[in-house]
Amino acid sequence: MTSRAESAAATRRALLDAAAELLDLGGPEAVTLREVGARAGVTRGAPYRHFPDKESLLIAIGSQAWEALGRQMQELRADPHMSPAGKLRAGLIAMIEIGRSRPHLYKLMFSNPPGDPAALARAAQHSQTEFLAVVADLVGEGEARRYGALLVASANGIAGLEASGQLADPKWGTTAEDLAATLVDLVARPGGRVPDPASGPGHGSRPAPRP
Amino acid sequence: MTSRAESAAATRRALLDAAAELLDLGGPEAVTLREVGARAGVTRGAPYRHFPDKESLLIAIGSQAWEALGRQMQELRADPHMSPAGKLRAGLIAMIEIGRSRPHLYKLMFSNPPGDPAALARAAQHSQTEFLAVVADLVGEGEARRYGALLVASANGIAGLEASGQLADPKWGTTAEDLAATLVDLVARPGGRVPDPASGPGHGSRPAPRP
DNA sequence: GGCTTTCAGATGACGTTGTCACCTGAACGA
DNA sequence: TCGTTCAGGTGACAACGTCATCTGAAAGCC
Repeated sequence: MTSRAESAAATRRALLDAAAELLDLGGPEAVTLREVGARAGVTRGAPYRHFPDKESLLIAIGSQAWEALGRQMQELRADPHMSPAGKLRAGLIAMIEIGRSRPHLYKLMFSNPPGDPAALARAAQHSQTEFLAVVADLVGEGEARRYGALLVASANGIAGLEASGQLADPKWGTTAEDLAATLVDLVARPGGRVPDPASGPGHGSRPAPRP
Repeated sequence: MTSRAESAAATRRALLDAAAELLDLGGPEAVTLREVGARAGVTRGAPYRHFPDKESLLIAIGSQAWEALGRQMQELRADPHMSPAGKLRAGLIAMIEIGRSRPHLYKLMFSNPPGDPAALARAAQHSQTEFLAVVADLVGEGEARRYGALLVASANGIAGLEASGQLADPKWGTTAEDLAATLVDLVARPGGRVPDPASGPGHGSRPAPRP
């Protein structure tokens, strides 16, 4: 019934689930391989049969999260019942929601582990490409190149402030959802074109020219 | 010559310096109280005479950084030779620069330690108030309430992407400085207020089209 | 002066952690 | 059937945070 490979895959998944749970509970420090093993029903040494070290286990969790977000963005983009602006708002809020509900996971997604600093950036590729496409559907290909990074960065920043609890400060007098909506309005503002050097009244700022 | 209090204060500073250095080198994991003590010329138990635990030491480092940024923002705001938009750009870039040059410190500044989750948010108060004032000088008091949080969040996001090395991905085709400039343009765009013709220092990487 | 108090620092010890070397036994291919 | 593979168990080690305890010199007081 349960082949060796199946049982090993089940253990691997149990390890990932247990580790993710511990991460949500108390951050990376709370993820001890002993406790992960215990929760997965194995002993402390067993995780080393599936992950070379603790860092790799955490990377795997972060990568999973990026992939899930990528699928979410993909489905969002394909939704025929939503306006482009609504999709962008929803995309921003999808990121913000992770920061709100799973702050430790969120920070993990934007960390760069010493062993393989680019691992999570690689895992983020699909999600960010989909997001960029959502932006392009709203503001066009050219503008998307200009605003894509800014929107990702801003969503990251809003979610980060949310994750660190700072947005709750009444000094700001706003919510993450408001910020996302304001951001979308700014980018998609009617007639909203960043002042061109030729047409604008002031100094235009252009993104670095692509090589 | 050196009283007891003076020597204790010197040790405390040496501990903070050593810890900050280790933080920059390898993140919070690399900050071991033993190594901190060794670099400060004392033994492993000595740090406990100045900080109740490791977490408090890290909080102290983060708070220091926030206070330094606060002073920087204050001086910036008082600078008579810079335009409001230039000041805002410079303020954004000041945050971004921390994320670029000291990524581990930057992440620490936006963390919320389990023991005292609001400690760093408190330390950030002055800096963020000054930043908000810079925003208000540019877009007015009413708009500042609307855009202040968004700007802080976006700066945080840009710096965070920079700190995690993701902005280096050629997919974005932009730089942190460009994003900051685009952001200022968006907020100060006609409809809000007209961006100033004089560009302040701090964004030399832009193509800078000038009529 | 002499005495007591205070406190930065040193030291030994303990439990926990990540990690390794080694062992065990069952599923697998031949 | 037999040897191989490999998930998992076990013992051990160094490093870590932290505490209890000790020491010695500066500081305060008479």
